[in-house]
Parts: sequence; structure tokens; C-alpha cells
Amino acid sequence: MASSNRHWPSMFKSKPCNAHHHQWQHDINSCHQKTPYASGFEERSPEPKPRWNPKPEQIRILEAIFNSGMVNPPRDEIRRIRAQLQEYGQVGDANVFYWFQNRKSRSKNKQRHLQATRSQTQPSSAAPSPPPVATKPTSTATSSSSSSSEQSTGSDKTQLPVASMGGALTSMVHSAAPLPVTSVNPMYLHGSLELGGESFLLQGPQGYCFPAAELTGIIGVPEHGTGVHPGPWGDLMGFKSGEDDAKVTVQLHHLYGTGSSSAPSVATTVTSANASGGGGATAGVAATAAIFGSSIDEIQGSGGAAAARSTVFINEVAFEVAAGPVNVREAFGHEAILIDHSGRPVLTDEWGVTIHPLRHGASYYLVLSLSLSLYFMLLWISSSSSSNAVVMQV
Amino acid sequence: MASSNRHWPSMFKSKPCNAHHHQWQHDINSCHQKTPYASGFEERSPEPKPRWNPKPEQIRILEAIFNSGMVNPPRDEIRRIRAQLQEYGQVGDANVFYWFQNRKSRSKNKQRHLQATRSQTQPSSAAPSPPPVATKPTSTATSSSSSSSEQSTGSDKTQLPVASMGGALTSMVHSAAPLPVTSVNPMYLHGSLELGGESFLLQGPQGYCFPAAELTGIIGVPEHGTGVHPGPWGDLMGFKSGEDDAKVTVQLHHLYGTGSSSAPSVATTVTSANASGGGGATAGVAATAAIFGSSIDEIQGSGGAAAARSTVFINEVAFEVAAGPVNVREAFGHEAILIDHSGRPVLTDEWGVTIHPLRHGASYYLVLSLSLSLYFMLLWISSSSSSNAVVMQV
DNA sequence: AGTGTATGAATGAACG
DNA sequence: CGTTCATTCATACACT
Repeated sequence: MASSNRHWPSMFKSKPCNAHHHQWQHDINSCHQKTPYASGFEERSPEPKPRWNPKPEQIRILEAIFNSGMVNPPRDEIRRIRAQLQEYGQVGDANVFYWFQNRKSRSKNKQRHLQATRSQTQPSSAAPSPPPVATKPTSTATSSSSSSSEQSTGSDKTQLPVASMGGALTSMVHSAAPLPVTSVNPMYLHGSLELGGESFLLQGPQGYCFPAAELTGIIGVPEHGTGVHPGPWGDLMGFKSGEDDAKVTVQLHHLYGTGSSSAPSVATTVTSANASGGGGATAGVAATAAIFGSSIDEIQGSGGAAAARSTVFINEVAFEVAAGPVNVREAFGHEAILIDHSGRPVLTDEWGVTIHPLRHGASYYLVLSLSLSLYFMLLWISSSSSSNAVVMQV
Repeated sequence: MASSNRHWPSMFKSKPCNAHHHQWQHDINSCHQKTPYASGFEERSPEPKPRWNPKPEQIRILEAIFNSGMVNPPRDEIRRIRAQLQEYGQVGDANVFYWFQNRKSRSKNKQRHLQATRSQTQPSSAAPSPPPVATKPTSTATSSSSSSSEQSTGSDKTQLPVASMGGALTSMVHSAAPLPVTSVNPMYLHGSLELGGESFLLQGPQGYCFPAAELTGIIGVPEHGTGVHPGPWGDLMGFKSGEDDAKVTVQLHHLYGTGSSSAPSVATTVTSANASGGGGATAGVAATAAIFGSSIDEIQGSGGAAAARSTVFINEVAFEVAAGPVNVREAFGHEAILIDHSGRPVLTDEWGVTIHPLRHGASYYLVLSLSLSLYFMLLWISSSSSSNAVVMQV
């Protein structure tokens, strides 16, 4: 084949000649590679092409961006990202491009595989019915609007709001108040998060200060894993449609007490300035409860399947789950972890499927959003530690 | 016009080998196509259509044509070309068509990035020369090796502070000028965070926003999302410490005996100082970690030892850990769980020792006590969930 | 030695 | 045409 990189990645080929791993310390200078082909002369001697080795910081950034919903950043966005990454080491647009490309692709078929695997492992008499998600994702109903490209992953997942399980926390996200911002960045959410009143007054002259990701984190949206459904959130979060500037208000209603079954019916309301009910419906999620909804069916084996089931308590709420291994991740999201009564996490395989089935009658606790927990912890700490009065609006 | 090649692809869907199956490419260099189904007609298979794999000779020809200026050959031309190529292997018009399309597109991108790259390198000594890098594709010249001028800021930071682990959390806040938008400039936190004082009143003079990222970062909350910001963490994380304005220290004392029942007595201490703690200043070892102000040392192993070590990020803070399994429990406590970037818990044995070593460069988040987190969450929620405004007196 | 997995890079094929 | 998807290739690193 004609030489190697004749296209894209030629932007700067003489860049990261740094050889081996990156030890947070190595530098990228000194591009002397030992020229492997010392004597061997080849017409297309493929430059040793030291493949870009993203540094931890860079990975984190990329990961973060990806998780924030920007799974396939447009060109200019890539450029920006690259610039950002460059602070930590040489990197080219192509690298970023490839990274996202691969990341998305892989996380996608990983899931696909996951699903496939699951269906195999649990044939559960589901012979004729592949009711839920079509195995054939080919044509997902994409509703992507042009503009800043947004992955349309949207619908193909099993993530309906279903809400209303007894949960604990409900978050209502409702966007409104269309500020006339400029925001060229489709992904920066601009607005104010009124979580507890004034706790966070995130408002900048230029928006820009509240990446969707944050929001999701704060709200407790569990998604965040390897390319889960970045789409929905992204869209929800606002940066999708031309309306990047939405005001997001989160309201937490809640119940206290580890009230078990009391399970106050949660309410998820999504109001979008843009209206657009469509995918927006997926909104609410966030709360534990809502999340349950989505997959419980799955777990339960949904209809027909007369599979064995167990009743377990998750966060004090009873659930019926398949007697066998359950896919925690699918059920509760990527950040979800079930903790057993002794405080140990329920082990799962790489797909989030528990290695052991849940014990019938046992109690588990679900941690979905680490961020959320910590966030609250912090909130509490801050408020409680102050001797002053804190006015919180809820 | 004339380029109504609109339906080309569809025209020759499975064009290549009309007659029989592909038996092409046998001797291509390293061509190992598993040939899915070599047998007869299987309607079942989705679409084993093996993608055309141009042989070197073919590529050469194509390349030549392309370089000769014919970047967008008309239909009949394509046919001709195909005929020519066919001497070396089966190929369809569509293949040729696609090839040119891709070739053109990609070479264009390449160029675009080439120039973009040099246009925005660094404000200083801005390279004013938009190198005449061939307007002509001349793929051969792909490596004009101009490059190398990528670096920005003359030096690369390429590294984090590798927290030395304190037991507390410290964060440096410092202000900066308000930059309008985008721009790779890191946004500094503006204002002071008085954690122990009055809640979070974070807002800068000019409506500076306080990206959640900052906060989370400071606190150590795994702000898994975001990343959109230029420097938030990085700068916050420590290096870059020009001068700190405030230092916030949070100390959580507590107990934890597995079980949320035991109300953790938390003590928050905020220390405002100016001391610029050299490298140790790294922001938060995360509240979480802070809580167990214990032993990262453990993990860190001995200092400069040349032992195998990996750098991992725990709650955004870099740590050096042994290359092998790590005892998470010992390091962070009994209820500690490390979560990997995908949201999955790091598996550990019964002693809390990770089954697999932590991945170098990977990010992990630490969940200490689920119960604790939830506890706080509930605490906060319950305290704030009163009607509208609640005055919290603590 | 090898084998498997993770992932950067490349590119054919399509979509809109 | 610009983008995106799907495969495939190649290499780095981990586990046996």
C-alpha cells in the first residue's frame, strides 16, 4: 500500500516521538527515534510512527467530554479539544478525531455485544420475541438535528422514564428562559442551576461555565460510563438544539427518612423551552427511581418469562429480579454499584452483570452517582458546619 | 453538475464480483480475510460483503490518477479506471468512486488541519507563515515534516502534581481576568469558597461563574463530566499555583463502622491561609480520601524507589501506586470502593486487594462509604426539603 | 518464547 | 461534500 499515512494524520507527524509510556513526567521533546530501519531502505518506510499515547490527563479530559455527551465532536470542536489537550502533551487533531471515533464505536458495539450476550445467556424462552430493543440497530431513529451534531443515540436504548418507583430523590429538570446567549459551543450549558436556592449560582457573562457534564453530575444523572447513552442526556441537557442556553432548575423533592416503601411518588417533569417532547421524555431519569423503571423490566425478565425471580431490596425498596445474574449497569446505569449489607460492592463482570445472583430477600444499596452523593455530602457539610443560617430554597 | 453520482453507491451495491464470490486477493501482503462465508448463497447472512481491499498496484494507479489532477473523475472515467484496475484484481465502479471521494475528502481535511494547526499555535511568536504546503495533493509529500511547531507555551506541563496526599483537602483559589469565551485559557475560580463559613456563595464580581467543575474539583467530587473547561482541574489541582488566595481545608473526622446507622460525627474545619504549599497543595484528595486521611503512602509505596509503579488518578488526583494489586481497603478504609472510569467498581478480593492492578493512567473514583454518602445526602435533603425556604441553623 | 485484550490509526462504505 | 459507521491493521501491555 502506498505509504502509510497519507491522509489525515499527517498534520504533524514529527510530534510525539516520545517513545514509551507516559510517565507523567516524560517530555515530548527529543524526537530521536532510533530509526528502526537503519539500513533497510524502503520506499515506504513507514515511519515508526509512534502512535500517540494519550496521557492520563488527556484521557480524562477526553473521557469527560465524551461522557458529557459529546460523542462525536464536530471539527471545530475537535480543534478546541485538541488545544486543550495540548497543554498536557503534544497531540493532533487527528488523534482527537480518532479517539472519539474509536471511543464511540467501541463503546457502542460493546454494548451491542453486551446485549447480545445477555440475550444468549438468558434465552429465557424468549424465542419469538425480541420485543425490546431491536438487535438491529442499524437505523436508529435518529432525530438529530443538524447543527452541532449530536449523537442521536437517543432512542434505541431501554431507558424510558417510567419513573415512579419509590426512590428517594427526584430531580426535575426543566429548562426554560431562553437567554440570548451566543454560545458557540453547543455543549456548554449556560444558565443557572438552582439547586438549593443559592447554593450554586452558576452564571457567567458568557455562560460557558456550566458544562452539561457538570449538570448531569450534580443532578445525579448516573450516566457517564463508557459511552452509554450520551445522547439523551446531551440533548436533554440543552446543548443540543439551538437553545444552548436553557435555564435548568433542579428541584429536589424528597422524602426523608430512609423511608422504605413509603416511596413518595416521584414526579419528573421536564419542561423544555423548546418544547419538543420527543426524546425529552427521557429526562427525569436521574433519580434512582426513575432509573429503576427502565430496566426493571429487563431484570424482571419482563413479560412471559416465567423465569425464577428473587425479591431483593434495593435502597429499601423491594424489587423483583431475575434469579440469576443481573445486569446492574444496564439496570441502573454505569455509575451504579450495588452494595451488599456488609458494605461490599456486588461484583460484576465487565458488562456490569453480577457475578453472583442477588440473594433473595437481601438488602442492597445502590450507589449510582458518586458525584451526587458526594455533592450532597458536601452540601450538607457546608451548611451544617456553618454557624450561620443558610437559606435554602427548595 | 454532471456529478449526479447521487445513486452511485446504490447502483453497485455488491458490484465487485458479480459472477462469483470474491476469491480475490489471495496474495496480497498480509491479507487475511477470514472470508465469512465462502460457500454458496446464504440469504441469512446479513451482508458478508467483504470490503474491497485495493491492492498496491491498484492504489498506485489510483494515486497517480488522483495526483494528476483528476480528483473527481466523471462516471465514464471511473469506469475506465475500473477497467484498468481490474487487471490487478476485482473491483467495482463503486469502489473506485468511493475511493476518489474519500481520497479527496481526506486529503482536504488533512490540509485544512495542517494550516489550522499552524495558525493557532501560540500567541507568542505566532508563526505568520501559512506554509505554502502544497496546494497540490502530492500525497508523497505528505511528510513535509514541517511540523514540530506544535507545542504551545514553550513548555509542556505534561504533568500533574501527584499529590503527596495529605489528609486534608486544600484548594487554591485564585482569580483571573474575565475572559469572554472559549479560549483555551483556564478559568480560574474567582471568589472565595468558604466552606465552613456560609454555604457556597460563589460568584465573582463580574458575575463570574463558578463552574461546578471547580467546586467538585476542589472538593474532590468526581466530576466525571465536564472537561470542557480548559484548565479547571489542572490549575486547581495544584501546579500553576501562582499565589493562592485561600486555602480551604476540610477535615472530616469520623468513624465508620460499616453501617449508616452510626451517625458519623463530622467535623469540618476550614482553614484559610495563604501558605502556598509547594507541591502538596494539590487540591483535593477528595473529601473522600480526606476522610481517611490515611495512607496513600501505603499505596504510594516508598518514594523514589524504582519499583514498578503506575500513576493513577483517584478522584482527580494523581497517585503513584504499585504496579501490582493494591489494597484498597487498607488505603482507604473498609467501605472504600474504587470505581473505574467506566463506572465499574474495581474488583477486589476479600481483603480489599484489587484483583487486577490499577491501570496506569486510568482514573478511578473513590467511594468510601455508601452509607455515608447517602446519609449525607439524606441529611441535606431532609434539611432542605422543607417548604420554600428554610433556614438552616446548624 | 506466545496469546489475548485494549486501543491508536487507517480506510472502505455510506448516509444526509 | 462533509460526516459518520464499520472493519481492519498494528502495536503496547497484561496475563499464563
